[in-house]
Amino acid sequence: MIDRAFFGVDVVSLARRLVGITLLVDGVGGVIVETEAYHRYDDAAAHSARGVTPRTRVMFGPPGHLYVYRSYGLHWCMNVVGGTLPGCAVLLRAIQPTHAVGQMHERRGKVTSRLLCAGPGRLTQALGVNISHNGADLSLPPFTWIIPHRATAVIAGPRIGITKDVHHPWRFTLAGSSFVSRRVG
DNA sequence: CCGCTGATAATCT
DNA sequence: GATTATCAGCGGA
Repeated sequence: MIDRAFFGVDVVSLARRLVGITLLVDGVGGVIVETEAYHRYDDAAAHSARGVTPRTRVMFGPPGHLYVYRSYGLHWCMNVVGGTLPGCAVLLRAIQPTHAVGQMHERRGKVTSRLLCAGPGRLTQALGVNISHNGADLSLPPFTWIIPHRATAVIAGPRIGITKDVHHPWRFTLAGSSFVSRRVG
């Protein structure tokens, strides 16, 4: 079981540290290869930027819980609530599939291996995450974390798909990975 | 490889 | 009524 304190560090540091860690949901998942930090303070792109609403309630709760929201009316996106201030979270954008890959392909339909979990909406579909997981404690089942012993090479760059505060270099990718939604640069 | 477009609903103005 | 932390499918180069 992961230490609860793992999530209680500065949210940008947390986003960087999550890259390289393996996350499983009911035994299905893989290595996190792409994340983005949303900071709440001085970050207009964060859902929490205008305070607590029914949707963003979980973002203002304790670190180490899951924030799930619907994107563009079609997709689910999953975030790790964390950081040292309320309203911060890390969007999980891509993983390298390693565990129960066959089950992920069943859920995703006819797609190539590279696109199985490359993108926030694809990732949640492959892992079977939806609104029923909103607010869940990430240190308990069905979530499993496998933290590598070796350090991970991580590249930082600007976030994707937003229109406000686009300059912050708060997107992190695993160096050299072909399983990201888009390469930095 | 690249760019365009429609789908679809909660949230915000 | 407009915007949105997106994706798949299509056509063209």
